[in-house]
Amino acid sequence: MPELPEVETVRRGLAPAMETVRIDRADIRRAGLRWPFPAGLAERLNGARVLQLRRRSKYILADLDTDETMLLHLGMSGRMTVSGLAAPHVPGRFHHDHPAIEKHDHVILHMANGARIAFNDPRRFGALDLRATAAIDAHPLLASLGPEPLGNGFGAAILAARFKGRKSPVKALLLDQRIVAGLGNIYVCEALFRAGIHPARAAGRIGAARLETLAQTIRAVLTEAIDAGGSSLRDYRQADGNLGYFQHNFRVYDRADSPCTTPGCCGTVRRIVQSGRSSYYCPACQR
DNA sequence: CTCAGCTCCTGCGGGC
DNA sequence: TGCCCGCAGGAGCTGA
Repeated sequence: MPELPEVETVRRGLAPAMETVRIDRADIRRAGLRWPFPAGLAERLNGARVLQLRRRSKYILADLDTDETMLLHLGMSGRMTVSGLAAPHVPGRFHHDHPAIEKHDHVILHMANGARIAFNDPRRFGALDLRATAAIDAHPLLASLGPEPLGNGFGAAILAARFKGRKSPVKALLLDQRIVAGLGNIYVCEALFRAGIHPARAAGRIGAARLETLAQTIRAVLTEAIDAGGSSLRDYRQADGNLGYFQHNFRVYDRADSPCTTPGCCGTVRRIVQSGRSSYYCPACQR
């Protein structure tokens, strides 16, 4: 489930269960995911209070009162599920009836408020690390990330500067987290469709006006997706157990051979492979 | 520096 | 039914 809107949705779902709450016990059920977990992980989490949950790109950052920050990445298949937290209309009551531990639940946080947070990741491309909060921005996974697409540092000027002279397909550069942080395959396809830009177009050969449009469509599609609770493929649930519904608003992603939805367009959505990943676009709308 | 290809891993759906 | 293949929302690493 993991592009920026899904990660932001997960962060929001975790916040009520985790922010200001102490971690009673961290149950570390394997030695690592994509990389080995840091030394002494359980001991460093046990008893720590979560101050706040932040998001940077596709990473969730949990600042702890131990002056360390826990960094989480969901990879391709990671999920965070919360159980045992009271419904909002039942203040102060926690029912503690947690579901059974599932296959691929690799890390489980037992919170002092009765909530249980399970990090489930079948493919194990996800990551979990711990680093001093004061130095978290220098973490190797964060240090070279580009600007947040929904932040003030992003716009057509950034795209122009970073695309200048580049012959790579614009699709590939938008997936490069050093150019813009947080986009993935779905939202790049959707933003390019809305901007009318062909995914194979050389990034350096897109005019200023079209880059302005692209910056706007990137912001728009991400904002709409966050408002929809992200996209739920293959029934993946968000942290609060609900399904996102932005997948119903896909215009091209996973719609190969379907008619283009642009009014008056007779085109058919095509699928091509670029740097090993599927791109979906309308040949009539996107140039 | 840039770029394409490979890699990690499990699960699912389609075709035979 | 079972098996095999391709594909999946990511991204670091390698070598040209």
